[in-house]
Amino acid sequence: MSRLSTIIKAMTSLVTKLADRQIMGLLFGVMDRARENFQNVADEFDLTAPQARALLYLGVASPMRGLADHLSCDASNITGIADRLQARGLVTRGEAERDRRVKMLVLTPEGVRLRAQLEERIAETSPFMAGLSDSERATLQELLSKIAGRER
Amino acid sequence: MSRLSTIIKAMTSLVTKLADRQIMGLLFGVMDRARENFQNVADEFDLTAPQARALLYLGVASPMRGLADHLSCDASNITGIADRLQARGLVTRGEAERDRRVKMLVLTPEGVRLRAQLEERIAETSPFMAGLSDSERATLQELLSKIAGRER
DNA sequence: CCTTGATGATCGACTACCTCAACTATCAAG
DNA sequence: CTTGATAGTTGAGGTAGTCGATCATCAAGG
Repeated sequence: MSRLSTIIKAMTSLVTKLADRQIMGLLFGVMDRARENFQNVADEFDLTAPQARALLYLGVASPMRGLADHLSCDASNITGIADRLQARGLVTRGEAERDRRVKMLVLTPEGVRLRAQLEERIAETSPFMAGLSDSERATLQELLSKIAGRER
Repeated sequence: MSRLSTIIKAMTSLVTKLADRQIMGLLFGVMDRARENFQNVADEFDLTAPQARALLYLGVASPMRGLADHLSCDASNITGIADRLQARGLVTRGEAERDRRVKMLVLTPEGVRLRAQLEERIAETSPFMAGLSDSERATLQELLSKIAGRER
């Protein structure tokens, strides 16, 4: 490889890294706002962030194990979270069809209602939604699909 | 307003809401991955998520109050976080120039080094960076600026 | 049938995070 | 020099999270 192309390659890599840093900075700012927003909305409903995430996930009933995977935490942690949601009458521990070990977390009617309100408020207040034009939203959707759609 | 335009307006609003839901779904998927990724990187360095966020914020020294604002939590919470970072030798409590009440959190050389590694790893592993073309990154940056740049 | 190994959920102990109320020290202004 | 606001700490109390142990159940072989 020629010395020139080596130099060019190094410079390109440098520029790319600088641009990445800048994007990461923006990204973290946006993510911080999103986090804060989520926290605020959860507070409105007297929910903690993990409780709110659980509620959103339970749009379809799920074994406790599934929730643990979704929240990527230890299974034992779910016991307490489910306890507190159950104590507020938002969720019940049902039995599964084939396997008597698993307990299905199922939203109560009250839970369904609260979940809908939660979803509504989040969409309303999200910093991602406000102030983007229709075409910008379309572009955003496309980019997000690309980012989200990768195999893990 | 004519009945027709009323109907059209209602339909438009409906379609917009459906699209928003879809975007929110994608967005939450991406955010969950970003959260998980952040957690994993923090784990690599034996840091908790709040500790890692604090470290990143302390690129420039800050009074404890500033960190509390950034993490949007109660000031009393910072005492413990700072204690643990200090116990690991990543940070010191310095005195401020004009105001003897405030304590400046300042990264130690070790803290600076760890912070740099942290930043590096996050940029490397971010799901936002991998698999986007240069032009897509530019577009992303533009959209993020628009989202982030709004007055609060 | 009956062991054997894996899996779902719970419990107990322990740490970190977080809030609130109370307190100290300091500042700033009248 | 009082008065009020602000920075940080402390203690109480609750949630989140991990780890190790335990119990019940499942699933597969012998």
